[in-house]
Amino acid sequence: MTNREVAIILDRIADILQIKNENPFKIQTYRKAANSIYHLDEDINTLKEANRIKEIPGVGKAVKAKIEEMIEKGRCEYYERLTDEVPAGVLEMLSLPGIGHKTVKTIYEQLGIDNLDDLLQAAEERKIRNLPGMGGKTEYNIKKGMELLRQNGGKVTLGLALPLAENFRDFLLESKAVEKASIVGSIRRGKSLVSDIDILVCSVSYLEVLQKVNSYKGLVKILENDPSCIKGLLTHHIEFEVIIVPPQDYFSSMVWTTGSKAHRQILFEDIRYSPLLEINNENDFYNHLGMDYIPPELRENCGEIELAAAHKLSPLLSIEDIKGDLHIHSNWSDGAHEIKEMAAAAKSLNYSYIAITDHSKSLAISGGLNEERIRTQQLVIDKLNEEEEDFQILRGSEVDILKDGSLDYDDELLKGLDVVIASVHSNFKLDKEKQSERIMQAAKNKHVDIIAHLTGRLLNRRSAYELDLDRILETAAKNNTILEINAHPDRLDIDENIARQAKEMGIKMAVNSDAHHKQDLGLMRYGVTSARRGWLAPEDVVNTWEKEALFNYLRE
DNA sequence: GCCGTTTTCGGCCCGACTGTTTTCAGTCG
Repeated sequence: MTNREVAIILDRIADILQIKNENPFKIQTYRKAANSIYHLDEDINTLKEANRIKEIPGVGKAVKAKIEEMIEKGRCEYYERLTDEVPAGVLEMLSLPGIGHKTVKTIYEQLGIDNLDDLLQAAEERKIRNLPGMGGKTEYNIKKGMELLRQNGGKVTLGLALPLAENFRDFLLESKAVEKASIVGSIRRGKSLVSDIDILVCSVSYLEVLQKVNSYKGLVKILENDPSCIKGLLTHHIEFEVIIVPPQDYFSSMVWTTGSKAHRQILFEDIRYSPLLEINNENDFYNHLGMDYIPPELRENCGEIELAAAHKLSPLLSIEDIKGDLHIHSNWSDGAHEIKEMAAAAKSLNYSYIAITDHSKSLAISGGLNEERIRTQQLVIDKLNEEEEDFQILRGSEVDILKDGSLDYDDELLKGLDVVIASVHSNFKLDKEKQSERIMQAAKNKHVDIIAHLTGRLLNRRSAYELDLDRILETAAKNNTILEINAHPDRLDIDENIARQAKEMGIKMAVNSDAHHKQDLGLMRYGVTSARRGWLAPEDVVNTWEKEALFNYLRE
């Protein structure tokens, strides 16, 4: 079992206990353990072999026994007993915004509803409003939530699919029969939500590839197969396709299987009149058509083909361009590590600066810092900086934008910070006008440098709030406010379309990890991918800049 | 269920908003 799979089961146990109205602290324990394991640096199987499970923070005797059982037997009896009481379909209802554990419990117990489809039907038939504590709004939340889920049609986030795809690809490459293998399809284009994993395999032996696929531990079942393609299902309910081609077709197939339908149709229409001879990479393919190479993230037929033909595609941001991370939490608020540890992790990525941006006082549950604490934190950072030579920690804050658009600290305090990130963490349901005004007011504050996760969307969980984006972007442009591309794969906020629009308006952006754990610094790559889909160049992104240039910009 | 101790139990988990209520339970960050 992988770390992720163990963490998911512990989290589901917590969900079921919550529905069963168990001791909140017990529930918290399971959540904490799940979170620890999710963020573990080491493989849980290796830890078990070394008898070190107990070292995981938040794991005691009882949880340790369950983890060991999962690793040894691939199952957990306690969890199975719980799922008998509360079926998986009931847990799925929790993904609907505004529908929590108590509501789900009542619906399950009183109406016997144990899946999303029946729930939607009950809402449409107005049966939910008769239940205690529920009304028309609850039914509206259910219908609205189902709309969001259906919209994405069972797609999963890139953050879930990409690591699985990489693992699967690397496994296939172990086979002698597999000469080359690449992730293709929408994952390679870097879409934030994807429907399946596509792997292109170069091989002359279909049977050996099939055998290899069959021995993959993440395989649930093979759905169909023929000599050119193996389709099946992996864990986490993700479908896959392994497309098998001979060596001479490999690179043209990469182009074919990576591009969106619209992109590839145009290219291959051209190829019909201009037969391919020998090509050794994708670059050759595009050159053969008289075009420059088109990066996978752009292959959507959004103007890239014309520009590539005119040799006018500009270079895109790449992960190597990133020189620092401007949105990082420490254990002063809800982060897992000390400032020093986050700095060390950032240095190992060759960053030359980071900003520590813990939450402000209103976000009490996240341990938001009051004025006294943040002032103390600044002194601590100053002290740490004295020991640094080619690295600098910026004194920052992720300050809450309050309901009325004012900020959670006064101007005097904000003035003393190196980086001020402003963001919304409450009152998501204000109307468009009020919500937009609120954010614009923050963007206009001369001490605010960056607006973080502007639209508040959580992929597959919560829609963006109602916003007048045009007016907000105008305000940002006018006030030199930087917009964040939050790299967390559940957010990717702002998205590629807004980023592209912002670039055209001359707005600068920052790609930030929003790390709460040192491992989260690695989420940067998702943000970079999203920025590339928004056609951003290195100069559009302030944390590719040299330290001095960035600091000057922030000071202005 | 975990943790830490003035060590085997008591503390851990805050606060605003929302919707359904008529004083409050549920949700969420």
